[in-house]
Amino acid sequence: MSYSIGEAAKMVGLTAHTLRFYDKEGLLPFVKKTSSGLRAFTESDIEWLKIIECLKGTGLPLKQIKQYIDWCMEGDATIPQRLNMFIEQKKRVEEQKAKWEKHLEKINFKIKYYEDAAQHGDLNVFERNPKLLEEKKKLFED
Amino acid sequence: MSYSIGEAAKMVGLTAHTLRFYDKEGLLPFVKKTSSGLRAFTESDIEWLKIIECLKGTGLPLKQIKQYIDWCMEGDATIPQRLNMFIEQKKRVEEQKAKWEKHLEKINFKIKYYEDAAQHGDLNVFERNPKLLEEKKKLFED
DNA sequence: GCTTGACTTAGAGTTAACTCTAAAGATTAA
DNA sequence: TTAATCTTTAGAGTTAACTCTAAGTCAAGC
Repeated sequence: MSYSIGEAAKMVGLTAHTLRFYDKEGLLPFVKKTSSGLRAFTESDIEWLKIIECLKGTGLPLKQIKQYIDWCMEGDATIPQRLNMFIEQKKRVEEQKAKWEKHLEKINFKIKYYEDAAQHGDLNVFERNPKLLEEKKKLFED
Repeated sequence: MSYSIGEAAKMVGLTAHTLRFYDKEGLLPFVKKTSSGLRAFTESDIEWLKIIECLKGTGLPLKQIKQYIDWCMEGDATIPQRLNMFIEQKKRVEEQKAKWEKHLEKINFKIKYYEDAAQHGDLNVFERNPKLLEEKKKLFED
């Protein structure tokens, strides 16, 4: 059993247009076509799409995703490259997570700041609460 | 004391080109110019840039960042909108973090998978370790 | 058999966010 | 004062990742 491009698209939360675009970019060399030329997505193809989504969702550009797919198609000789790619990606994700953590602290500060401001209808927050000013300096000093 | 566009750019890790682009897009209405027409960035302007970086770094499009800046320029009446914006942004960041967490699990799985494959020089990982296949199914079932 | 809707391709268009260029003016160091 | 190195503008060009269009083909239900 297999899925049409529209069904596959729905299953992974993309559009058929996007899947065709990926195919054109060489990201879906594994997808076969029926005798009449329609793409037929297998369960295994859907898993490929999920891996692509995972890599795209963690910020890997399509070009590098294609590189990975190409390695997969080349066979066992490229296992070290593929392992290395995932190790690098893990590193990037963790760096990104750390960055977001820092950004989140700033956002939380701003929420505190504007909550006070909203309550009083003005921005004299630091005059009311000088400790917040210290906190701000720490958060934005780098 | 104030900074030239190049100095400011260096301080926040952007290029002078990018800062001019931001200015053109209306993101830097607070930056004043010298009598001879050069932009002069104050300490306070640098802080603005850091907030912009925080919002951009957590995925907010420049258009919406401009909306926030515009609200700031409008005065106290827009405090509720600004508070709301940061609350929404916090929500987005936390959703994104959760997504990345899931992606990271898949990446960690792939690392395990390819480590085994690299050790043996082939991809018969699931024949050697059927438990990994179960783990894979759980990770990619959604 | 016919209609309706999904599929095919090539290729054009869009959007966001830069990124660069050219020509001219400003600033700094020797 | 002069050379080198900024900075200014308007506007063009780039890149990634879609997004859409047109004209035609295919498939499923009646």
